[in-house]
Amino acid sequence: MCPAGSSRWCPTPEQVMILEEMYRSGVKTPNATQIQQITSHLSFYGKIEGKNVFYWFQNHKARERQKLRRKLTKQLQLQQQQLFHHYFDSLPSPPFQHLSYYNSPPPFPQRVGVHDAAAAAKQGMNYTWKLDVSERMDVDKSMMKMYGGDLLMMVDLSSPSLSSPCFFTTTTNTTTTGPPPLKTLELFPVTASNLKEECNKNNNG
Amino acid sequence: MCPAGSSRWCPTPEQVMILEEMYRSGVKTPNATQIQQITSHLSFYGKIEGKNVFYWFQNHKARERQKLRRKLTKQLQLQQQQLFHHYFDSLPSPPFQHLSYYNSPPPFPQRVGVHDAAAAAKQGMNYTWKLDVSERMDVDKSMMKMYGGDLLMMVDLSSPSLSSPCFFTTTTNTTTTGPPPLKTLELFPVTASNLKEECNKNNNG
DNA sequence: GCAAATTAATGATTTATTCAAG
DNA sequence: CTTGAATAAATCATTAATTTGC
Repeated sequence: MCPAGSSRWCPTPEQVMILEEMYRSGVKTPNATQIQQITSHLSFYGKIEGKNVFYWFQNHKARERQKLRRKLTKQLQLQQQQLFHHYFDSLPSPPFQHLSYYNSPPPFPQRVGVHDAAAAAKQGMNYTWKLDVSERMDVDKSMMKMYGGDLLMMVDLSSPSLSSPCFFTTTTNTTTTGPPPLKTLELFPVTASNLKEECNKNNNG
Repeated sequence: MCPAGSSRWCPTPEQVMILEEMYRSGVKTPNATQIQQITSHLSFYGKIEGKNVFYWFQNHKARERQKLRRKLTKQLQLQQQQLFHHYFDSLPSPPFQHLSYYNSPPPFPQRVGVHDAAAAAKQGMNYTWKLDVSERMDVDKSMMKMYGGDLLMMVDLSSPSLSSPCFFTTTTNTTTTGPPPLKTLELFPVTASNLKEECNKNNNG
């Protein structure tokens, strides 16, 4: 046991063992009733109060999470060191591949590309991707309406939202005579606060 | 980890952490521009497409809502099945100490007893303990409101959750004329599986 | 071996979120 | 838009483990 006049609860080994067993068995955030039961049970092994049990589960849960997260982060940092950043890979992912359509035509003779960007912008549709409907037939109508149909990408350098730090790719569209030059600007990473600001701006403005 | 040729996106831990951070920072339903920025940013950590980001935020928002709804449901069920015994006095620790006051009167001649359990129940105050204010004078208002003040303890003998094996202590409250008889029922110990069942019941029901 | 000094664990508090009800 | 309720995250504070110098 702790120092005689300890200011805090010192669980006995039995108490800790039982608590850990309970946690392992699935008790993660006991409710009031459960806390009562546990406290009663554990009081057999030594002085204990409900709040001790409450705190124990709070702390234990939090620290298990923390342990896990740290492990993952460590792993990740290892992965990261071995990682290349491929800007142009063979993925059906939106921005880069679509822009590449300017260089090589789309596999099927569909209308694909930027057209009537002004109208799209008015609708707030400044970016969408093509859903692979063969993969997701159950996608609902509103989804399709919102994101489906034509692929288009639009970047407005003068937009304050994009003057925030980020990576982005843009095209300098001059005329429709030929493929415009492709330019990739690499700035610094988007931060959550940047996005939040923009989000608020968009929601409130 | 993702299988090599997986047909669906497997977010890396780092990606998940960043997405969660963004969500917490206020990005709940990113618009197309934001999605693109996020995708570009996260592609540094691994393969990702805009639709992954879109779906992630959709799902995360929905699941957060769901989690909360379940929590609220659980809370309601608890309130319905539990009795609330509401005590007014300044005691340092909850259940047993309080009940023991029935045997030996509290150190100060204060009103002690059950009153307006329904009101307490309505507030969802199904478990709290008294902070020893003499030890912590700097405790703030919200804290006191949340945890402090009244102690309450609930025991419902008819509740199925409490017919599970446990030790518990209860009072048979008759009138407010005098201290009710104290009865301590000693059953058999709480097991982790019992508690887990109740936990699952609450979570899934 | 053994304390003082240092570090790691962990109990207890406070702060910051979350959602949706009012 | 504000608030309530719950709780996860961050932090503070104390106890245990350990390292260190003798």
